[in-house]
Amino acid sequence: MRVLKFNIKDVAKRAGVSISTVSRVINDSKVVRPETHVKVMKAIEELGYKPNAIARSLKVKNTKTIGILIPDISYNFYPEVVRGVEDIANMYSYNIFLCNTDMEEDKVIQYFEVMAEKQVDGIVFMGNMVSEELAAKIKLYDIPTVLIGADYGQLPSVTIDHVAASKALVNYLIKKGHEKIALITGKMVDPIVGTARLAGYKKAMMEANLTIKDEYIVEGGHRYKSGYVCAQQLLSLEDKPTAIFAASDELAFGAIRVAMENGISIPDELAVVGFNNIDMAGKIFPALTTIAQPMYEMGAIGMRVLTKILNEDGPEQNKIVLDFSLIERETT
Amino acid sequence: MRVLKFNIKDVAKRAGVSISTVSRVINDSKVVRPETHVKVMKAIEELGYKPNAIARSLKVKNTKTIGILIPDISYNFYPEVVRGVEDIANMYSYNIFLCNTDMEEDKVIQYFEVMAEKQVDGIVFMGNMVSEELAAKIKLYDIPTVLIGADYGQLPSVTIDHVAASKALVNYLIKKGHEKIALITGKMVDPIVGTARLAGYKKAMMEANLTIKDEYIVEGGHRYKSGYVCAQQLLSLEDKPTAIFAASDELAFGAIRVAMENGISIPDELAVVGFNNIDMAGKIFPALTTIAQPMYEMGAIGMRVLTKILNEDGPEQNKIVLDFSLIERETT
DNA sequence: TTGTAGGCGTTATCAT
DNA sequence: ATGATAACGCCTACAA
Repeated sequence: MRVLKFNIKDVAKRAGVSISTVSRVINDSKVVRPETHVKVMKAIEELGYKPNAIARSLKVKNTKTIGILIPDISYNFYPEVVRGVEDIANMYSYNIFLCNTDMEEDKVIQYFEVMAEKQVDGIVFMGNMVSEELAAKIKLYDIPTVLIGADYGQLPSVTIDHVAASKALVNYLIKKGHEKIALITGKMVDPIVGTARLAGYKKAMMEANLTIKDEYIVEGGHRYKSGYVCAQQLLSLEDKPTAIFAASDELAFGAIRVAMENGISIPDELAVVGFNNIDMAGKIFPALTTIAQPMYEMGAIGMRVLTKILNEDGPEQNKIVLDFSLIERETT
Repeated sequence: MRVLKFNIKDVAKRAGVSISTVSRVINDSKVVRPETHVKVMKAIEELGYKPNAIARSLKVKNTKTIGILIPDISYNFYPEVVRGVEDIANMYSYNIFLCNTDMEEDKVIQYFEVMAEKQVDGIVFMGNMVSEELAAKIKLYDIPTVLIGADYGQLPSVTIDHVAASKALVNYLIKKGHEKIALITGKMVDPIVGTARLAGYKKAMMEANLTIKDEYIVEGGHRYKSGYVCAQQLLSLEDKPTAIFAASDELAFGAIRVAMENGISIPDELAVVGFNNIDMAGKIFPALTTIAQPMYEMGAIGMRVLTKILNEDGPEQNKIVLDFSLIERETT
C-alpha cells in the first residue's frame, strides 16, 4: 500500500486548525463555520489529501465492503448476477470482493474466513448448496449473508422456483404435442441443475400421464461437451425423443450441434429447450427456447436485501422467490 | 462490520501472556517457546479468534487487496480475464475489488479514487484507452498499476498486437481466395476494436493489392444487434462481399444470423470471421473462425506482473505482448 | 464553533 | 523468550 502522502494531521497543520475540525469537514458535519470550511478545503485541495478508509474503518467498525462468493465468474451464468450485485452495491457506496470458489467446499470456507478477517460488512453467496459447515460459520461469525440461487435454513435468499420452472417448460413441450421428451440433467449431486430439474420434469410427465422412460433421462454435467455427448446418446436410441430438455443453455447448445451435424432439423424433427437464458441463447441460430432466470435482478435484489439488513431496516421479507419466464424462440 | 467477538487482548488474557506474544504466534515468529505457542493456540481455538485484517493493514501499510477496473463484467470478453487475475491474486493471498466502469471516464476516475482511499496495494486496469486524467492520477497517487489490453506511456501492460492480428486474419481470408472482404468495425472512437482492426484490415488489403471499397467498411458497435444491422447493410449491396470480418465475435454472431435467415450458406457463399474467441465461439453452429486472444493468460500474466512490482522484484520486462492465434473453424 | 485526548486492533521497538 | 508501549490515521466524546 503506497501511503497517500498526507494525512489528516498534515491538513490540519496547513489549514491552521485541529484535526477534529478537518475530520468534521471531511464528514461534513454542519457545525463548522463556513470560513473554516473553506480554509480546510483549500488545504485538502493543495495537498491532494484523501482520507484513509482503512483507518476510518478501524474506528467506525464498518468497511463499506462486501464479499461475493460465486462458483466461477467465467461460467456464463454468473457475470450478469455479479453485475446486478455490483450496481446496487456501488449505489450504496459498497465495493465488492470477488471470490471464485469453484464450488469446492475448502475454497468456500477459506474465502469466507478471509472475508471475515477483512471485516466485510456482508456477504453474498452463490453456489447450489450451502454446507453445514458454511452455515455454521455464518452463524458463528454473525456476518450478514444473503444467498442467491440457493436456499438454506433461516438465511435470507433470493431464488426462483426451479421445480416449477422445470415443470412449466415440460408442460409447454407437452402442449406442443411432444410425448417423447428426453432430459439432460445436471450432475445429480447438484440440487438445482440436477435434482430440481428432474423433479419438475417428472411432475409434468406424470400429471400428463406420460410414461417416464429411463433411457430418456441422462445425467450430464454443466458444460457444452457433456450436452453434446448426452444428446448423441439420446439420438442414437431406437425410439428417438422428439424433444430434448437440457438443464442449462450450454448443455442445450451441445444438443443443438448434434442435431445440426446429423441433419436433424430443429424444431421440425427435434425440439430443444434450455434453461437460464444466458446472453447468447437468443443470439445463436436457431435461437433457443428457454426459461429465463432474472439473473441481473437476482443479483440486484440480493444486494438490496443485504443493504436493508445492514441498515437494520426492519425485519423484511427475507426469502424472496422471483418469477421466471418462458422465452419461446426458434428451437421449439 | 460485525465485530469478530474477540481481539488479541482477549486471547492474551486467556492464555496468560502479553499481546505481543500472541501477535508473535499469529505471525509465527520463531522466537516463541513451544509451550507458550501451544498455550496461545489453545486460547485462539477456544475463543474462535480471527485477527482483524483492517487493524493489521493500518499498521503494516498494505492491505493484500487489489482493485480491478473493467468496463463490464457481463460483457463476454472480461469474465475470463478477471478469472485469470483472481486466480493469481489468490495464489499470492490478494483479494480483488471488482469495479465496472462501463468505459465512462467519470466512473473510472471515481473508482480509482475509491480504490486509493481503500488503500489497495495495486490496480489492474482494463479499458480500451487510458485518459490523460487517469494517467495523471496513477502517477499522482503512485499506485502500482498494470494495464491489460490497452497500453499507455511508461505503464506496465499486457496486450496483443491488434493490428497484426487483424491483418493476419484478413490475410488468411485472402489466401482462402476472397477478394471482396467486408469489415464491420467497432466504434471508431475505440482505438482497439475500432481503429486497430481497421488498420490491420487496410494493411492486408493494400499489401495484397486489393481495392478497399468504402461501402465494405461499416462502423458497428460491440453488440450483436449492431452486427446484425451492419451485415444486413453489407448483404444488400449490389456487389456483395464474399467474406465478412466482424471486429468481435458477438458482432460476427449477428452477421451469421443474417446469413442464416436469408439462406446464404456459410462458408460456401459467405465466410464470416470474428475476433476474441469467446467461450461460445466454438459452441455455436457453424463454429466461428476467429482470432483467439489469450484472455485468461492476459489476466493471469497481468496480475503476475503486478505481484512482481509489489514485491519489488527487479525492473522486469513491463511491456508484455502476448501471441494471438488464428482458430480455424467452420465459418470459413 | 473548535480543540484535546483516548481508543479502534494490530505490529514493532525497546527493555527486561 | 516475553512484556510494555508507542505508533498507524482516523473519529468522537468531552471540554473549552
